[in-house]
Amino acid sequence: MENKKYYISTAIAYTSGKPHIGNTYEIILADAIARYKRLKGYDVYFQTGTDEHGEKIELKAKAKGVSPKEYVDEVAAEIKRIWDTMNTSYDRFVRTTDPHHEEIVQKIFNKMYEKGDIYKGEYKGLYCTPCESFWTESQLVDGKCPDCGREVEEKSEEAYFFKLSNYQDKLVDYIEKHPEFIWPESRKNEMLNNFIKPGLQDLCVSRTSFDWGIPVTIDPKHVVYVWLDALTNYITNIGYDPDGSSEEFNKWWPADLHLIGKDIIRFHTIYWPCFLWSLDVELPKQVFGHPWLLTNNDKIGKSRGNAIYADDLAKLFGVDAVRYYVLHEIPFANDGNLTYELLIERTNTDLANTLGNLVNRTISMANKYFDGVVKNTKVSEDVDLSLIKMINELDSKVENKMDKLEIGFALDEIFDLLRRSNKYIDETCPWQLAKEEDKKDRLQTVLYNLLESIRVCAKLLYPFLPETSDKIFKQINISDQSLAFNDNNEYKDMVPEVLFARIDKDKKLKEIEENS
RNA sequence: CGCGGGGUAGAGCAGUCUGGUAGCUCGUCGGGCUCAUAACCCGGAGGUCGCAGGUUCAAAUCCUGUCCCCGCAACCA
Repeated sequence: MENKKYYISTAIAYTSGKPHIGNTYEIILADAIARYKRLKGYDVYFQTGTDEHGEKIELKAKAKGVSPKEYVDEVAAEIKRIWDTMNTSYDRFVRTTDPHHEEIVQKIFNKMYEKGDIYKGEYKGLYCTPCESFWTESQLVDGKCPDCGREVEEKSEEAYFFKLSNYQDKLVDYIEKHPEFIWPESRKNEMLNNFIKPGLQDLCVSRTSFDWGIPVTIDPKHVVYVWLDALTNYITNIGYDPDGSSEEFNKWWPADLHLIGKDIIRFHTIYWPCFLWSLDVELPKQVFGHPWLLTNNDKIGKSRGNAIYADDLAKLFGVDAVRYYVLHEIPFANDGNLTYELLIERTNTDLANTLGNLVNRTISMANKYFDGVVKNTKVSEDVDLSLIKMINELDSKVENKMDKLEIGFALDEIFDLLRRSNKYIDETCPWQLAKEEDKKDRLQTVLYNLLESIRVCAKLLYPFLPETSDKIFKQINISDQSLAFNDNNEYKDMVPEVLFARIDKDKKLKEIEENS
């Protein structure tokens, strides 16, 4: 029987510069979900990539004295390198400068034009001549250009527009009938009340004021503008073609989840559905606008001078510590906060103390008392029941949280069991059992229960901390991958190694201070 | 009166839909234990649940008003 499929995507990252930890959070989150679905037997397709066109890129490249293509090649490579550093298991890294994507976007444009959803009009805006940029009223700072502070003037240029108004009623109806489409739910109301119901303005989908974009074939002085180019990445790269799509497309589409930042929900839940309807293509099942990661409770940004990068953090603390932090601290709906202090505290208490130390002390005892060979001697006491019950319930508890995309709470479930396991050691006092020869079988059962708890936790930790999960399995030296308490395992030749070293906070902060 | 989110112990959060002894993680204080990474386990202190009214036998939870913080406000990725 064929497995159920699961298509998850992140937003494509804009190649205007190196992505900070807030941007990187998204790919880590998507990776955790993708790995989890694979663990659960789904056939997963996980897509990420880069958005590489636009005026801003053209200007940045010019300033650097390179061609736009050279510029985006470099940035895209860096983004990919960071995604790889963070150990993310994407299946395909797509780029909007890929010739195949460009060709299909051109076809899409023409199809929409023929259908009457795209028409030629005039783009009016406030223009800053030195910056060569259009701005909206609300973007202006004191009525002046937000980039250079100079006066702006009303200017217009010829442009093609997509007629969003054609789909307005359909969109309202769809969103109201599919409450799971925009997630979390609060965003749904925001979109309906703020944008859709007041009336949709048609969307500008071409520009003539710059060149770095996909040329419009029916009118070559135009290039395709932003969202029609960017959003379509979700279908062009899996074989969508207006003239007939591939098997691959039919297999994966509609996407199960578009994971995006809350700042671009509007584009994914208003423009994107209308584009797809225009092409007679089904809508993705769900769009999740995740919260942001803040540093010191402030928005992250280069201009603010507080940018923190994932690869730097990984060097300082290790990949899994960073993954754990961002996945755990951004529970679901609210923005999360990142500081070095908090990251160190979390790493020490959860990863080093609760998890690492539990694994370490358990294996040490097994080696000390039984030369590392532990089987289930089944000399049980009442206290074992609650532990084993928790082990057997963990799988479904984690699943409940994951189904709601509450990743931080899913991790909490696992750590609850790890904490319970530490408590179990105190309740059973293995070191006392070890002193009495006739308690050896009881002692072995206790250690067996602990090892099973560790095994199941390690397995379920895999989507979040893949490297750590592998290390634990190596240490406890077992192949059983089941997610429930198993009576018939035999543990032997286990080697305890420190999973996460405790971090000396003051020392580490000083080190960071000196290197910055 | 533009829209939305939030204000609960020193910090970070849950609980609010379906009113009924205010909970979790961290920190702090005290105790226990010694297998382990000064770790682990137990207990204590610490909160007028932003403020003011109202409904109710009972409100963090429902209603009204009010103050403060943060996003969004359309073609900027």
